[in-house]
Amino acid sequence: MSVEERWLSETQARAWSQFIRTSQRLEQRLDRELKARHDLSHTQYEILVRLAEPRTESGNVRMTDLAADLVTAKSAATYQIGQLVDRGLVARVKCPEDGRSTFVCLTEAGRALLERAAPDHLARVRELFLDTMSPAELTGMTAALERTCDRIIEARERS
Amino acid sequence: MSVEERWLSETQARAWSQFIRTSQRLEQRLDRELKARHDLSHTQYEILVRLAEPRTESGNVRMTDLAADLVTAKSAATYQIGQLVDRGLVARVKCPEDGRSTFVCLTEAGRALLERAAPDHLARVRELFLDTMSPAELTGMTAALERTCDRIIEARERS
DNA sequence: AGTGCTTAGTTCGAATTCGAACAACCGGAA
DNA sequence: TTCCGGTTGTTCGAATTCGAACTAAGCACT
Repeated sequence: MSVEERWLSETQARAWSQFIRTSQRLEQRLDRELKARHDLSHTQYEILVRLAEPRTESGNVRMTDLAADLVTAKSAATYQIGQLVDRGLVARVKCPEDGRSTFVCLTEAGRALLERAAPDHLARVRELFLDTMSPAELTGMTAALERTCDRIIEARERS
Repeated sequence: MSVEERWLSETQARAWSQFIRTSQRLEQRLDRELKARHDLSHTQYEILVRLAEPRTESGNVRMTDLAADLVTAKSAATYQIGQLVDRGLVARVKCPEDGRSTFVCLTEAGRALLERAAPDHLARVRELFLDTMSPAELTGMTAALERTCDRIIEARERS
């Protein structure tokens, strides 16, 4: 195995480390601002966003689907939903067809909080991330990251 | 404020959510594989990498610099260095010039473990990330993320 | 109905992170 | 020298995450 195969080129190393560091910094920054301004962690914000999506007309989302979309363990979803239920931002609804499943949906308070937090947050996402690249760069990156995602899922299923 | 300014376009929303999800998935996947194969968390691996960099001829890195490079709180750095010291992979060295500072450096065992783990890990980084994009896409993304990083640091200093 | 396999969600303990508070130390000004 | 503001690293408690074990519920096949 050549050196080139064992290690990374200068360009590759920079790309990889920049990707990791930037994603960490972004997440950290947005998390802190959401907490300071709206008392929501980034995770919690994303849960509210997911529940507000018009994807399902009922507004109900199963715990498992929620965890999968959030890229976390199911137990972390349970924990966070517990927090949000305690604060009255979401509600658990028993699924009538399947006794194992639990639905989660936004309450009025939850929807109101999301609509208050979103403009601030999205302005930040634009400023810090979206506005740093041209439309072409943006779609290029998106396509590449979709391929990355696919490979990760393949790899997971292989193992 | 128009709707376009308050929310994101379809393309933007997809780009943003793809970025966040992919970075989480990547980190999670690499962390799990490093733990399974080499008993190292991704954070710990990155600490070893940082200490192995030829950036300082002495091989010594101050805690504060380490934390800054790792994008974590200083207390998290203290914790992880404690773990690695316990395992004999790194060592603390008192700084002679400045009584407040502590240097950290790799031990022989640490260097050996890093050299064992790196090829596996880097192959994965290539497969899952680097190989999904062309050289042009890669450099474009790197440049954009550098701009993002700069803006985050500016924003941090403003607040 | 009964048996066994799979799925959904929760609970639990361990690991990790964060920020605030703290102690030790440095360096310059009075 | 002495004092004071700034820096360095650590400690502490709270919050969060993970994976494994568990419970309850469906499903298929007899």
